[in-house]
Amino acid sequence: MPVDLELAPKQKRPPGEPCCDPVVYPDIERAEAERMAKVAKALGDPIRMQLVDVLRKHAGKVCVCELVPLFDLSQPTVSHHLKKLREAGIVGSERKGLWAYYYVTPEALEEVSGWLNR
Amino acid sequence: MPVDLELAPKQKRPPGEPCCDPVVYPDIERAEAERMAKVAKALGDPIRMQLVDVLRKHAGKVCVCELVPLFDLSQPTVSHHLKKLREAGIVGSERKGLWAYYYVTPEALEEVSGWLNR
DNA sequence: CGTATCCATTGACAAACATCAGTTCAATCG
DNA sequence: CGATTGAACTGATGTTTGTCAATGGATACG
Repeated sequence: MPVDLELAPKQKRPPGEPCCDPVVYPDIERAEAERMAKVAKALGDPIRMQLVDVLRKHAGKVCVCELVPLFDLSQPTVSHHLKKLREAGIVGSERKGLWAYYYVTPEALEEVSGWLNR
Repeated sequence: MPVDLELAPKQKRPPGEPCCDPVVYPDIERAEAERMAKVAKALGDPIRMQLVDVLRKHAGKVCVCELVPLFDLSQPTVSHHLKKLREAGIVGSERKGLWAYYYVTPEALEEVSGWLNR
């Protein structure tokens, strides 16, 4: 997992010879990066950031009809952002009659959090 | 900062009346979300995720010429990703003669980390 | 039944993005 | 100086994204 780069001071190499030996990235590292990048990408929009923030503050489930008026956006656009968060595994949803309730599922965020705290 | 949403059980509202009172988002919250979204967006690509990961593992500074062969990408593309990370304030760089060295500047990541640990 | 409400989906469009080939620029070496 | 090297920038191209207007599907109410 650690890529063990050579960090020797650089010196100009003879012509033709490559600068450094290619280092192979273990696939496990790659898969982890892809999972976390997917989560980070979903958080990479201020609206979605605030959506997650609100959902996190309310430990329970929040109705979409309460989320929409928080933003100066159309309802379909908010719905679109919630879908992105769902696809990234950051939130889950549940329908009850006419209403849909969203809530945070912490696992996805925890992997990123764990990496950052490393 | 807490948005203090009404979470009363939903009931169908009389026609014309809005579902819920609009809640005003404090600007402070908004600005924070924008800063963190910018950082998250920069991390939202597997290549950049791995770049940051490598730079973090090597507490010191890493030469671009060592980063490029880690990925199956052209040098300009890696340079482009590094620029994104620079613009997000996640990494800094320093030139020494022909070579450029990159390193993580922890502040940006720390804000996100702090939010996640909240 | 018909109608109103909540929410998701579709289609469209401009903006942003990831990538590469080609180029530029600065620094080094001979 | 002239040639070479590391790294950034430019232009082009195909893809993804954020947004809205319009629509659709389901549920509830009268």
